[in-house]
Amino acid sequence: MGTLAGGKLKLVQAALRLITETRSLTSLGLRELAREAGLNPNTFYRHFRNLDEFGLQVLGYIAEDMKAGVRQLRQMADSSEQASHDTVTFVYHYFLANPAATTVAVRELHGPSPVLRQALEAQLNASAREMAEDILERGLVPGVEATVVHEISHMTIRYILFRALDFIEKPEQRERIQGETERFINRQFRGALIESLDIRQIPALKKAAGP
Amino acid sequence: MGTLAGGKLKLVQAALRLITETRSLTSLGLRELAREAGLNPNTFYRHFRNLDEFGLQVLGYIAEDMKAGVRQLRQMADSSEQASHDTVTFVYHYFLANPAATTVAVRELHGPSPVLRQALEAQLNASAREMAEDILERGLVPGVEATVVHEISHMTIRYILFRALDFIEKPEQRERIQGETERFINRQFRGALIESLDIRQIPALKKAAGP
DNA sequence: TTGGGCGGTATACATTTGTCTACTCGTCAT
DNA sequence: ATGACGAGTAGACAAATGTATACCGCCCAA
Repeated sequence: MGTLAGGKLKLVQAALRLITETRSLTSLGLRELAREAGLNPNTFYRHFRNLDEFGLQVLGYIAEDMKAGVRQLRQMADSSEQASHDTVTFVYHYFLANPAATTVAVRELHGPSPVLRQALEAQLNASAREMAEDILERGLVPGVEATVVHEISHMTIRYILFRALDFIEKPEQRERIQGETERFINRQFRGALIESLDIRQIPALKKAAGP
Repeated sequence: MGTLAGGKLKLVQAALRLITETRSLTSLGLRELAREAGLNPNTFYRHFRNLDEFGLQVLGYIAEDMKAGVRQLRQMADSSEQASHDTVTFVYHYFLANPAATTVAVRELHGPSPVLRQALEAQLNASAREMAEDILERGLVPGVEATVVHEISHMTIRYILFRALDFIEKPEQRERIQGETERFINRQFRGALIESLDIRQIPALKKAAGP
């Protein structure tokens, strides 16, 4: 993948390994990294100017990886008609298969480094847009406006990522988390559907609709 | 406010100050802390055994603070009938007034320390339960089962916290974030309302309901 | 054959960190 | 008046960190 090879690759992999256990990307030390990679500390400087640049490159590495996952999802979705159940299943399986990348993303999305935060934000927005366009193209929610679909996709992507850590770390809760996520998505779209209708057509919903 | 006074208070305040700027609670150093507090590094040991214990105490301090906020919200809600709009407005204003506590909560909820994560999780669950019971007692969503109300409250609390950092740091987006949050909540409950009904009663929704 | 990058190593250094022991000083109970 | 004690300080120490300089071997181009 990309131009990652030799010592550079070893360092990135070491970072992912460390992060999955207990650490956060921004808190990694140069020597700690080299130690885990089985390299001399100074080798780090052959590949990265400093730790900030290293963090950004790791993030790029992860982004590339995730994009591949999303592309794969898209192919699946085109091959057969997918309900939210299958999509959620796929995404969580992806998280499970890439725990390091997932953990980094979750940690740094709200982490202390503005640079990394912004980079991740952009990546998530891209994924959300892709998801929304997919939904729109396939006409999965006919009654809902495009802007609303985008908004819900935006929320959904974040919600899923939000729960990814628990999903990875607590195997006994996986079924429950997945179920909740599906209900989350369904409720969002169904709720949006109601918004777009004239409430008076549906007597049973009147009192819950508010002004 | 608890038994916080003197040097102990100074250290906690120093931590909050540092965290709001760039750092994360788990990454704070003992000496850095004492420096910011204007104290000798060793004074730290007069109040805390080590940095882990310090983190927990800070978290407790914050939890106490947040509970006060929730209590205040409850009083408001009892005094006049509140829609989701007012509630969301209040919560975000609380975040704005307590940026340090909010930042800590968001950062450590997915941070590297399992102990802090678990403590925060418990705190959030308590708030979610409180919110759900409030909604149920006041009969705000008559058609929805209690367990579903709890589930949605759980999600809502997390969603709001999830967006709190952006709300604090990006003033120009505050209006948008608040609007999205309100729509989020409304869609969840309206979507849940549909779930609980027999779909066939509502022809317009048939195709979106799935099997 | 030579010479220069490139990736990797060794040594060294100043700085910072967590922690230990020992000292000081005010307050309060006896 | 004495002594214990809580809160703060001072100094020291080993360990770890980021970085700089210099050295080595390999491969490829000239």
